[in-house]
Amino acid sequence: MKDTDHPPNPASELRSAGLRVTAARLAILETVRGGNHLDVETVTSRVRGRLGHVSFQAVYEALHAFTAAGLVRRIEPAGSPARFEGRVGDNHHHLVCRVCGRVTDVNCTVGEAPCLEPADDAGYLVDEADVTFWGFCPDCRQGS
Amino acid sequence: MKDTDHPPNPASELRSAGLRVTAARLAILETVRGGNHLDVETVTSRVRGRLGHVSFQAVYEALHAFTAAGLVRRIEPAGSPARFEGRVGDNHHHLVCRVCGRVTDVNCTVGEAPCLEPADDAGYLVDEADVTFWGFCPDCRQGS
DNA sequence: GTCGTTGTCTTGAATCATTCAGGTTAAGCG
DNA sequence: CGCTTAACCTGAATGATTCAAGACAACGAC
Repeated sequence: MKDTDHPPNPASELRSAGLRVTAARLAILETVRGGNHLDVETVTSRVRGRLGHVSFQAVYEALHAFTAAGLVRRIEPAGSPARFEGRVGDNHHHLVCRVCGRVTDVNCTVGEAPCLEPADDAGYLVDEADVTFWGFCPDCRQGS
Repeated sequence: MKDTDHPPNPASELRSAGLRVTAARLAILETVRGGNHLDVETVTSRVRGRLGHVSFQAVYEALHAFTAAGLVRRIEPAGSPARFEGRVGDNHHHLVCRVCGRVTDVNCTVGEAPCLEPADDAGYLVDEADVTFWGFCPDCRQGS
C-alpha cells in the first residue's frame, strides 16, 4: 500500500481534476505533499523560494481548489490557522500539541475505517469524520 | 445519569472554581447552558437582553475563564467562529452541517469512553479527543 | 500556428473573530 | 469598613482570510 496514491504525475493529476497546469500550482501541490501539515504562510514562502514571486491569493485559491478536488486535505485545529496535508483518502487522524502546535498523523486502529460513523447520525448525511487528539508532544511534555 | 452534573447552583459553582460571582457571569453561564453551541456574538446578545449592557470583552474573558475551569466546553468547527456548550465531562462528539453550520451532539457508542485514545500516541500525552462528523443536516440534505 | 475563452494570478482593500492595553469598578476577604 | 485584585469598560490592534477588478496565460478549437 502506497502512502498516498499519486497517479501518473502531478501535472496530469491537476488536469484530470479539471484544473490548469501552472508552475505555481505544481509547486504548491508538491510543497504541501513534501511538507508536514503546513500552514498557508509556510506554503507560500516555500513556493516563493522555488519560483520567485507568488501572491498569497494565488496560494489561497490553489489550496482551496485542491481541497475541493480532493488532492489535499485541509485541517484546522482550534486556535491555529488552517493547515494542509497531502495524505488524503485514507482515514487518518491527528495528534496536536497544545504547546507547540505540532501535528502528527495517527492511523485509526479500530478496524479499517473506524470512527467514520457516529452512533446516531441524528438524520445527518455524514461524509467525513474529523478526529483530533489534544495533548503534549514528546518535546513539550518534559517540563510537566 | 444526569445530563451534566450541575452542583448546588451556578453561583457556588463559580465560587468553587475560584471565580467571583457577578450578574454578568451568572447570565453568561446560564445562557451557554441554556443554548445550543452558541457563538460569542449570540451569547453576548442574549446576555444583553437580560442585563442591559455587557461588553464583548467581558463575555470573551468569562468564557475563557469558564473553559479553563471546566465549566463550559469550547468547540471550533473549521471555518466557523468558536462555539460554547454547557455539556462537559461526558465524552460526546459533534455532528456539524456543512450548509447551515448547525451543531448536534452525538454520544459515543463504542463503549464508555471511546475514541479517547489513539492507536499509537506517538509519544504524546493525550488528554482530550475531539471528534467532529461533517455532513448535511436533515433540513439541508433536501435539495441534494 | 493563431485565436478566444476562461481559469489563474496580481495588487490593494476589506472583513471578521479575537486579543491587547490601560484605566475604572466592585466582589469578597480580613 | 477598607484593601486587594478579579472583573469590567472603552477603544485600538492584530492576523487569517476573503472580496474586487483588472491583467495574464493555459489549452482546446480552428
